[in-house]
Amino acid sequence: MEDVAALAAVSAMTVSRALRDPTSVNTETRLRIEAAIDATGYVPNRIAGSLASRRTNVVGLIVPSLRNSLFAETIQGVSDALGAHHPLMIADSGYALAGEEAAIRAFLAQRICGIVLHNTQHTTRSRSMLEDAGIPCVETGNLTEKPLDMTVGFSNYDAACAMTEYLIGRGYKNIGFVSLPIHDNDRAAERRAGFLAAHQRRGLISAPELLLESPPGLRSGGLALATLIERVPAVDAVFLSGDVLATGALLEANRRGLDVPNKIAIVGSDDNELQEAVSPPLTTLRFPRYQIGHQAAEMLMKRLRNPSRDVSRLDLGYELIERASA
Amino acid sequence: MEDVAALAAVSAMTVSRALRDPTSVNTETRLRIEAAIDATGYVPNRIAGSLASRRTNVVGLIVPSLRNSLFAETIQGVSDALGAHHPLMIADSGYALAGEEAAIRAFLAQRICGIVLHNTQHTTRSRSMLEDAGIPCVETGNLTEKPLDMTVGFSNYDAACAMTEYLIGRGYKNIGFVSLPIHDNDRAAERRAGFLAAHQRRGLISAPELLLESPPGLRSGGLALATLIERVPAVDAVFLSGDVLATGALLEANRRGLDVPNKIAIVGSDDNELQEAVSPPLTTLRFPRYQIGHQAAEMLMKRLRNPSRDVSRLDLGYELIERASA
DNA sequence: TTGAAAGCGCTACCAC
DNA sequence: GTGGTAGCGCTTTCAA
Repeated sequence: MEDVAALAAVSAMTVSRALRDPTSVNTETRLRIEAAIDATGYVPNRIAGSLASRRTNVVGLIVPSLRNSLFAETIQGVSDALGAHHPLMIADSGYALAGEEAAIRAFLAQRICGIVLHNTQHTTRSRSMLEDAGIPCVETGNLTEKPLDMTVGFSNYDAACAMTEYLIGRGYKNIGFVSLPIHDNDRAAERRAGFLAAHQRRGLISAPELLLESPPGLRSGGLALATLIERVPAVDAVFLSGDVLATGALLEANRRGLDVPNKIAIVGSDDNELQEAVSPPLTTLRFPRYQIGHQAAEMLMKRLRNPSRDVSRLDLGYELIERASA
Repeated sequence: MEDVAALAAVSAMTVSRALRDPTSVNTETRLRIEAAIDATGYVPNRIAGSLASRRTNVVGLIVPSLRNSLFAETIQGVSDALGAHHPLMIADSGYALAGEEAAIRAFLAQRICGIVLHNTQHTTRSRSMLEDAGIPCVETGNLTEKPLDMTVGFSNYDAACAMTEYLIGRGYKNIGFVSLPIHDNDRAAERRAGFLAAHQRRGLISAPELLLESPPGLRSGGLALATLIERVPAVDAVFLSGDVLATGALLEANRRGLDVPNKIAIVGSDDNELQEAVSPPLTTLRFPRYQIGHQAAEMLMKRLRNPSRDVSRLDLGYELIERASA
């Protein structure tokens, strides 16, 4: 920076100012400085800047997994909203609360200016670190009643409940429910709770044998369907909530020559092109993943600009997409 | 840190040392310091540390898109290899060289210690900034002959050439080729070059009407197939290289009642569970996306530990997965 | 509109 | 094995 200043015949102070707020500097001076920056190939040192100003522009994001295309949507939303001015640090928790805590610790050491979490369940230590840090925080995975700070998303409970009531309404009696492993996964837990609540609300009882946890994946979905049919031959509908499980189940049903939805109904969640393209197209839930990421980042930046505490809970809802599989 | 030092009755210097290398400090001292850290809830300031030591542990990663599940594999590989000690900063270039340059500039301002790029094509400015920065750099998208620094991956050219020769070998005469837009995308360009080279090698000529660029997506793949059939009714095979294009084309063929592979062969790239699950299962190319990310990060860290210049080009190859669609 | 001085919270370096 | 001193490259604050 001294080099640039010398070349532009101003002080380092003026260069610093010109970089942060070009309007605060005389136009001619600014032009000279810009020329000098170009000539020297100067790249500002944000580390030094951050230390001096005691804040960074870096935003932290923690997702359960990086290879999951669901989270990829949210990540893209966050990244797009942040733009070039806010670098994005990403870590995955590996679907574990301890992993999340480790990532939070690492991020806080980097003095991130805000954080987006996909969990609404955290270790005690995670909570206290986040509170002590005093940075804005947006939780996105599940719309929680008492967020750490802000939250944006949809209610997994409501969504699962709605889909289950839909199935019950269409006359299905023995509905299977498949979710990802519930351990350390509040979203999966909420969905199962919603599934059970819908039964209760309609005065039905869901047999425990109809509840299944499954790893993610197309093949796993097929396997889950097979397991349920074997356990409960009378099963007449299956709600697979998570990843591509439902698509896997549908392909397996096709393979077995089972008539969907007449012999067995199959419904899913997290709509995508594929669920629409298969035959029959899947009835499913659609979640605004990209928008959630986008809004989360916007809320963060808004809070950064104006440290008030107004908008702190944003429900982006869900859609039940009715197609031909139920 | 002063607080911790006071509580542990040592100097700040010793706390700093204990944090960076616990073995360099007396065991009892270390225990006292750890207790003090616990008691105060101290979170080290890596910004200050980085400024003082003039280096960070932060690794930068730039991919064309964050929502693409292909890159998600690579990202996960990088993240896993880096572990908790190396925070990961991610940006997407939006499939544009200018986007990559902007991300590089932002990363260098953050003084990242190394960078992983998915491109092997860069703006002049990107190249010079990277050179001036003097940080290790791994290019991963396409195995290039003259990398900026290090490279790991596979040859898109060879892979596409192999698949095309496979098709030619099976007697197909009018082979269509669909890729993602080639502008600013060296991988797509290389694949097309490989496709053409295979024809040349076999003494065949590929009609220009059989070359198509398409946006990504299942639907786009179907559309691409339709376009090719309309343009060249005699087309007897289509090689769709990119994303889920091939799957989309296969589903479209099924919809139209076209016998695959007898009426028309369809082959793809970037194998995944779905390509295996559809009917007929797709003959395709498999790329070690996760391994590429993992190795890239490992190469980076190895170089960081030992600034030599030995391993700089790693070919992880590709596989041609022969299934029933050709 | 511009500049000088002080200092952000650490680590490098050297002394003990 | 431990501590003191200087300074990393900026921004803050205040003065001109």
